[in-house]
This record gives sequence, structure tokens and C-alpha cells, in this order.
Amino acid sequence: MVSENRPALQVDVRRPQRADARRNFDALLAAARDAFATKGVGASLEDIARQAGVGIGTLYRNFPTRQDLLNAVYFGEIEELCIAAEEAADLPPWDALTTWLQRFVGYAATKRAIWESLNREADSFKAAREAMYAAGTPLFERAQAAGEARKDVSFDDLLRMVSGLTAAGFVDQDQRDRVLNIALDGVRAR
Amino acid sequence: MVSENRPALQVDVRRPQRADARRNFDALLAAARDAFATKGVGASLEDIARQAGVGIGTLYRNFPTRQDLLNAVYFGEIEELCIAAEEAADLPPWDALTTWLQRFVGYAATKRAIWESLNREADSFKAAREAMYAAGTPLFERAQAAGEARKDVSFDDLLRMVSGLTAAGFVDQDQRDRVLNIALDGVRAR
DNA sequence: ACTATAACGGAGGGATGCCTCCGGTACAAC
DNA sequence: GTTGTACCGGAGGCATCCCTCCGTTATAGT
Repeated sequence: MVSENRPALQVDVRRPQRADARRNFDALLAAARDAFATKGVGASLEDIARQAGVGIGTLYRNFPTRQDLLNAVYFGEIEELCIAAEEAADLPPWDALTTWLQRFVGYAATKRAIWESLNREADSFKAAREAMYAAGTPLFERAQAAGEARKDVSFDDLLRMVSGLTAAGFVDQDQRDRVLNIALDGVRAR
Repeated sequence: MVSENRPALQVDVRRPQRADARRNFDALLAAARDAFATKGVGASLEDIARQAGVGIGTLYRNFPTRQDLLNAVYFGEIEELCIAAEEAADLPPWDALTTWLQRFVGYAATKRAIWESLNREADSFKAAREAMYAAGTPLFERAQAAGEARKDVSFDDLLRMVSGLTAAGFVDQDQRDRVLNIALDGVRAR
């Protein structure tokens, strides 16, 4: 069920050639993922460079703008989410949907970026968002067709609900899961 | 049902005596409410002063720290929420709860502050939060006792859920209400 | 009207973040 | 080992924000 010809999201940032440069590139990406997830898309770039153990110049050489860096993190996670959606397609309708949503919740940087940008109209986000919607909508519609999800809810409603919930503060992971499940119960058809 | 001896939340910020000073004080509060609701508790104090049409010095004279200003906005809204809870007590259990939550959702600055600070342990927030929990918990427990709300959910779960949902981005107010109702359906007992 | 003083407001110093630029470094190819 | 060059990193200019300080202004009481 996994199609190999899914068009890759266009990321115009190139991984450098030299070994040391590649190490720095990857360290930056990792530090950025962490920072964006923790402090949101406004995280300090100088902090990210420091965290990655490279100079601020190196950050800017690889990612000329904040958006470039954000894209590199964000697009990577979105792409994995698309793959996860294809994999989940083998499960029963409702399980497929919740499994995928759980995966979505796991992508900290993405859910935070989504949450912060769902209503803004940045072009670069739009493409990624559309890819994700294209991946998740079939799962949701299948659950609806099977009579397991309410029909008066849209996929957009669902995704905003989940991203809002997971971005909020909770005492611990248990509470977060509990609350998420409660909310999902509201989506389930009676 | 409205008790008149509810202890007022202690706000150590005093409204000034002189007429011009009171005008500035109120303008600052209004600008702050707006800014905190829009940009979160990190909103620029200089922006707030500008928005209120006063100098930055005036802001600091009235509210020596960011927390003082935040408290003045926050405590005011919390106090109104406590009153709203007492008023809602006359309605049937489930209606009382949802009516109060709707009111909660309306307090933009508060819900945002709550959302941003639910897990931090700032002392000043704690007192206000406790007051709000004291006001809302009875409504929730009454709904549980009446068999209208699930018993495996806590008031804390509920409040974090609602504050997470309302802080997220939605296309319009309709969608926000729709999603909130879906999530509340998950809280309703079967 | 006059005056004491409460209140004003913005200049300015310190901190932090953004981003550019360029002298220096170290990799890779020979 | 030598060398060309891809790559490094941080100094520094600009902007923004925080917060204090103090010369100036407007109000309230007489």
C-alpha cells in the first residue's frame, strides 16, 4: 500500500559536500528541531547555533532565513507523517486514524509549527500542510464511511483540535493522552 | 445563591487618586488585556504603553513588574469568572457547567495566561488559579453526581482541555465553538 | 490665581537577537 | 606534503526590549 512515487516535498536546502560541513548541518537540524519544539518558531537562532556547537555564520550559510531552517525541520517531519499515513491504511478504520494521530502528536516541532501557523498564510507552510492533509484525509473519510467517526466534523476540525490539545500544558504525558482520548471520544460516532 | 462575602483576590496594585492618573491606569489595563490576549504574556511592555498613549515610565510607576500588570488583568477576569460560577449554579448541572466554560472561553487574556502558565509555579498565579478552581469544581462535580459528566475525568483535565482548545488557531468562531462542543461531548457520560 | 506635589514621559544604559562580512581554518585531492 | 578552496566562526552594526532616573507638566486644594 506504500506508493513509491509520492512526490517529495520540495526542500531547496542542500546538504553540503564536505564531511565536517555535513556534521554541522545535521547538528543544526537536530538543535533546531529541539528548539522549535520547545520554544516555538520564535526560538533564538543564536541559541540554536550554540546548541549545535557551531558559529552563527554557519547556521546562516546553511539556512539563509529562519523559514529555510523551519522548512527543513518541518518538511522532514511532514514527509514522515505522509509515509505513516500510508502504512496505517492497512489497519481497521478507526485504529488507522488514531494510530496516525498518535504519530502526529509525536512530532513535536511539527505540531507546534502547525499550531502557530494554522491560520497564517505563509506560502511555504501551505504546501507542506496540503501534503499532510492529503495524507490524513483518506484515513478520516474512511472512518466516517465505516460509521465510526461523526459526519458533522471535518478533517480540519479534527487536526486543529488535536494540535491545540497537544500544544497545551499538561501535568504529564498520561494526562495529555487521557485528555486526547476524551476529545477523540467526542469525534466517535454514537 | 450569590454570596457577598467571597474574599476578594488580593491585588496590591492601587488605582491612583488623580483624575488624569486614573485615566492612564485604565488605558494601560485595557491595552494590556488586549496585548496579552493577542501576543501572550510576553507582549512588549513598550508596545502596551504606546497603545495606551502613555510613556513607558507611567506604565512602570503603576505596575513595577510585568507580573503586576499581568495580575491586574488576570485577577480581574478571574474574579468575574468566580462570580459567573455562582450565577450559573442555578441552572441544570450540565448547562451550568457549559455556560461557565463558555464564559471562561470568552476571557481571552485569562485563557491565554492559563494556557501559558498552567504548569509553571509562579506564586501569584497559584492563588488566582486556586480561586478559579474553587469556583468551577463544584459545577463540575455536580454534573458528575447527576450522571451527566464522566467520572474518570478531573476538573483539571477539563480545564486544560478547554484552554488548549481555545488557544489554538481556528478559521472562525464557528469552528472554535464546533470543536469545543465535540470535545465536550467526549466528557459527557454515555 | 497660586503653589505643592503627584504624575508624566522619554532619554539612555544594558541585554539580547538578527544578520553580514571577512580573516582564518581544515578538508580533500593530488 | 602541498595547495586550492569550501567552510568556519565570531566581531560588529542595527534593531528591539527592559527598566531607571530625573527634568518637566498638570492637577487639586486653598
